[in-house]
Amino acid sequence: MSQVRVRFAPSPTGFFHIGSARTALFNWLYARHTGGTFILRIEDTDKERNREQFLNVIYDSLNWLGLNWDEGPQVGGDFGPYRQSERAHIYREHLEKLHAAGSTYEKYGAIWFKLLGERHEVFDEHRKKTVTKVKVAPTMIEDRIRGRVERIENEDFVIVRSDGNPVFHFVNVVDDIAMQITHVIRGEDHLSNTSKHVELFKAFGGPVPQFAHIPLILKSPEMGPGKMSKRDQGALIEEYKQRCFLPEALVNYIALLGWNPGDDREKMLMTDIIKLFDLPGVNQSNARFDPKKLAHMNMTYLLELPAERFSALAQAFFAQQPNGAAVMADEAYFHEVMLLAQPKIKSVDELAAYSGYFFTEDYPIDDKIKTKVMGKGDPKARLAELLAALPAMDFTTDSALEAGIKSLAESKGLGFGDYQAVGRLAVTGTNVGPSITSIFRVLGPERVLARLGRFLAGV
RNA sequence: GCCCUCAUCGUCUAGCGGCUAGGACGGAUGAUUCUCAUUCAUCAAACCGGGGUUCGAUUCCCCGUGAGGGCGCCA
Repeated sequence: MSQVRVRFAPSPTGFFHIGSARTALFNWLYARHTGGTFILRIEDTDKERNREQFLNVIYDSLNWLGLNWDEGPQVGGDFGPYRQSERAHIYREHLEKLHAAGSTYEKYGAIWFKLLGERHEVFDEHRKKTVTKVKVAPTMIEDRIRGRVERIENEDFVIVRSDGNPVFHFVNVVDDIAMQITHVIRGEDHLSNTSKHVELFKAFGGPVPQFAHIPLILKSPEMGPGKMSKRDQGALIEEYKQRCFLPEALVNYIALLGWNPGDDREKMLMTDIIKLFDLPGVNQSNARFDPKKLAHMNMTYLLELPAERFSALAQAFFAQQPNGAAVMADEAYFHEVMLLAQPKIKSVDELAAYSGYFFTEDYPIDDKIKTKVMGKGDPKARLAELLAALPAMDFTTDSALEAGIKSLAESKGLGFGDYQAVGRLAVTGTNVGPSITSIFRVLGPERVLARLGRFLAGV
């Protein structure tokens, strides 16, 4: 049993972001890799912005991604409570220690952490105010990913607000000490804060944990500059869950954003990722999010999914659609259609558009395709021939239908394709989809003939 | 403005002093297929610039430049 203890410490102030998901993932992976403990801690000290409903977003997202926590809300543990809003007494005790050591003072009603050294006033052009600088030695940060980082922390900072609530820097360090955290794995946006944290750790006389600052996830070039933010398309885990992406595909993709197994493998089993993952293997440079590559990853997982699971996923998807109940009314039929769609789509949310014509007689006809298909040869004659020959054909298997259509084509001195394109257009309104024989078979002779007849009458 | 980090195809990346700079996504072309998608094959596509160090730099150092982050009584 390893002594490694890592934590993921989100704030319930917004939706669960893809960057947060990766931070959680890397912490979880490191815990699983080392046989350590993965702790979930809720940093809800900002009463203004926290909302109870966001807690469930955090829990649901982590669960959906498969990132189970060993200690934390809902599961408990020896170092609880795991919500900072319930740990006020612990912060008070630690504040006392700092008081006793003379490391604090009060100003403007807030409590400040006092750095050691000579003081002098300086006007800060950027912040447009006079600040007190302290002459200090540089703070050294030993980072498992960045190496040695040196930063000068030369201004006192607030640790308890004037309203009595402690701030992030303080509670974060206190909890890391109290929960015996050994490795702090977090986003690079915290790197500059780390000098504050190190000074606090030292003031408490405790051991300083190992730090590992992982690179950020930036927007894709089409989305513009900067890091992914909550507002960006595709930034929220909720969204992928709703679109019925496969969580294992999403996890696989984000694991590869800033980390790689050291060889060319991309689609990987979680057990292998756990085996291979380690902090020194994490990249130092920011990565841009690529929705296309994620879609590809999702497709490769979808292709391998057992039909039963695919069908279940499709059901979950249609359950949220307005016409879902109607679509799934005939369970066996629904299942047949899903079998045809599975090998053709990149994500489950394409199903509505991809399989629409199976579930309504009021399907749209693509005008561009229509012009193209109807402009070649004598499509109306082909349609009439299909209409005449189809009733005598065997609809039970694809091969029987194929044989039927081929013999029709042969008898006219034509090819299968002469019937395929126009038949597909009439019955589906488009030129994309499963094989025409599968469509005919699943739709059944009544529907197919009715559709062909109606289409022929309209052209 | 000050501080910190980073820098290989459009994107994710391999490379840890000597390579025709490799793979994947995306793109292009072709083959297969009843359409589409898949699959397969082929192609285009990169070491940010300048100085060093070295017999030799994509690789090590420095300076630029660029990208990103921080500078709250937010986390």
